[in-house]
Amino acid sequence: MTTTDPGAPAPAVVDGPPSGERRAPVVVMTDVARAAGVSQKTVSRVLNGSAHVRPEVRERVRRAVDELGYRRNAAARALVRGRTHVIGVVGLRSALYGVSQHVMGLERAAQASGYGVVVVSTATGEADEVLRGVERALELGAEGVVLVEPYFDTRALRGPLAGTPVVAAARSAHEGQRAWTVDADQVGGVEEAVEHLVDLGHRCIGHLAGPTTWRSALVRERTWRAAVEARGLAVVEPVRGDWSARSGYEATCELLAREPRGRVTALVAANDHMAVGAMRALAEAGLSVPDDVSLVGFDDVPEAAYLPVPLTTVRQDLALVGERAVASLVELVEGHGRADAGDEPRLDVVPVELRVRSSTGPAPRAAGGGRPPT
Amino acid sequence: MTTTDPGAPAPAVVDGPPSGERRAPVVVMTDVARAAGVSQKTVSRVLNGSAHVRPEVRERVRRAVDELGYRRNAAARALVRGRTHVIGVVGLRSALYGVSQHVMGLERAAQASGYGVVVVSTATGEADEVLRGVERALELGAEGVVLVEPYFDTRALRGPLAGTPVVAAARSAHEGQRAWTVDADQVGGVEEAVEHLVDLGHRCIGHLAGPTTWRSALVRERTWRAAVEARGLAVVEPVRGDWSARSGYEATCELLAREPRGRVTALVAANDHMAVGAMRALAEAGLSVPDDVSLVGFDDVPEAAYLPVPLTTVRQDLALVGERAVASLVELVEGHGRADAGDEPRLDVVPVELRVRSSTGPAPRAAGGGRPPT
DNA sequence: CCTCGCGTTGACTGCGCTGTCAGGACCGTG
DNA sequence: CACGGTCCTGACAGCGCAGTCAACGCGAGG
Repeated sequence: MTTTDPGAPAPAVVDGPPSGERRAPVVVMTDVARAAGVSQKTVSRVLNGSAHVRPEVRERVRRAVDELGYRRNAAARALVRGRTHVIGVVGLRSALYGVSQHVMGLERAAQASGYGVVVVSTATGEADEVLRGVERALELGAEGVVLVEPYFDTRALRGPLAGTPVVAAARSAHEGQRAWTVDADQVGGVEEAVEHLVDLGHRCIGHLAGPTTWRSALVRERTWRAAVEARGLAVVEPVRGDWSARSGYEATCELLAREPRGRVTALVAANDHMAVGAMRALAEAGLSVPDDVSLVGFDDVPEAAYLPVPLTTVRQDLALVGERAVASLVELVEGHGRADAGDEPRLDVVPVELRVRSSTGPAPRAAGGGRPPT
Repeated sequence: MTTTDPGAPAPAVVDGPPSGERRAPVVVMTDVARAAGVSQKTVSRVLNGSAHVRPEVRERVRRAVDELGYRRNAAARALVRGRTHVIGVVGLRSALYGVSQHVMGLERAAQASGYGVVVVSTATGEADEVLRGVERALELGAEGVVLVEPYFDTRALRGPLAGTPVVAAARSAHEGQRAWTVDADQVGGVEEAVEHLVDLGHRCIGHLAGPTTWRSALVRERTWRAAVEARGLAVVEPVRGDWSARSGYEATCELLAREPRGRVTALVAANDHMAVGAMRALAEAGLSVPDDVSLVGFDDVPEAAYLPVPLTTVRQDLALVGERAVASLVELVEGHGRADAGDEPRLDVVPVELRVRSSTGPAPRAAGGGRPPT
């Protein structure tokens, strides 16, 4: 690595990298001006779509730009205008379906609003790493940041970061939230799933929980517990996984080993991938979905409808969450002059939708555990 | 939208946006210098890790930086140094598993090499749209671009773009390739899959092809055909899908309707999601995997091993492809002074690996079609 | 003692661009 | 013809930073 890494230990160079390393853009605005026979300022006007340039001059400049292959220098523009028109996305490095869908929505919305996107990924999502990621995004010129971190507590945005426009996306709000938040309606989704199962007659509904390092997993778990308790149903202690199909398989095996056969007649998985693993474990145990056990997922991955048993699941439109997050961030960035950080953090909840397919069905008559319906 | 969108029709403003819109960073290097009682240049030296600063002064500057919450202005730095240390990723907007895994690898590698990443997504991947995307990335300050476009022909990089450092990633090379290319070994993967099936005694191996708008789909299809023909086996005309489980389901239904039952004893799907759909279609037709039909996927998505019938598939490490792409791009960007674009385009192939699981098994004895083994 | 050289520091400059402001060309009106 | 107004254009300054070069202080060597 020959680059002068800022913050790195001092290289044994006198003062800077040896000159000659610099790669100045070949052609600058003055070159275009000379070619078009106008002043450099007029070129600037044409390129910025200013009125008050004669069409003929405009045309001449345009031609010169094309001929020379001129491209404006983003750095110089940003420097003089004091704005970069770039936003940052700081997110956990993850190939999860939801995450990528989400980032795509973010980028498209940013582009539509005239912003570029720099991405900074974090390896673990721990607070200090996220803070470094935000710093990095700002150093790359971001005017604001969308956080796509599953657990980060925005109250950690203290000190010099306190004034930074930040929107937390696709994660449920903390109490004492310090940033605007956009998320899908996790609570509503789980409640709807439980309601659906109860309507089908299930009285003992288990849960395959997601990792505790994801707030949304905790919210789903808490909501499941509350929904089950509110109906006076038995609470089977959930088994925890890590979103993966493997973990869903293992968790289900563990649950089946622990609970008497026939007691749990329905399972709510924290996401679709875990539900896939659960299906396999249930099949291996000789249990049929949905005749013996009903199964609900979360996410509605595209293949959910085409699994051997099409999966009932909660659809969340994470691309839309991304769009809304960008909209909020742009509002924060551009309205920075007015009420500033005075307003309390906003919470934007995007609706979800239960997709009922074949993996859920009526509870088996000879259901074991739970109390009889009231 | 109040921003002055470059290239947009001229707003009815006299010359530029009304001043007052600018948001200058609160604290600049001179402020730090004043607080630390040194010159601005010395602050610059400390922040760039230059030698020849007394430890005591260095410490004073560091403290002032922390106290004021100072952050260097990326635009000014880029302007004066002539380098942005940013690379662009221009890619098709897609939530496909492979794509996101790939971009994560890219970002991590870029960060490790001291580069930031700006992403620009394209909606369709058509050539002129991709070219605009590249332009956009360059206008955002990218010094080079990684193309993650499934079909783009790099020969279109003519004119002012001809000299741009570009690496095409995760797509198979065109003939007459104009850019360095990094890709997983599509050909080897399909060949290995066919070989595996032939070893198991299959004599009629069908293919569920991917969309023609993806070069990798075409390569997989071509390779499958060549491998089958080379062994003198029957070629069953493939059915085409679009990577989705739905399309895999529909393609398989179509194939089953078209071919006499028992003729095709093995299917190579263009990716794992299509294989999932195929499984469902086969099950609905009363065919068992792998007893009646063997099935091979491509990608090795994490849940492949936990499907009801664990899927035999070709694992490609797209994160690694991303890393190698960045490595190549950095080489191009930093070595721009030497051989320039003189060297012929490089082709970097990352090995793949066949993961044999339960979805493939010996060909049924009473296989219908195909020719007897020679 | 002076000189030399090194380590350390700061004044100045300019990167490429846009905002400001002033000036010229041209129109219509009094 | 003079005058004000409108439209168009260019000279100039300066955004925040790093490179250049000169100057300072100080210890070693002559």
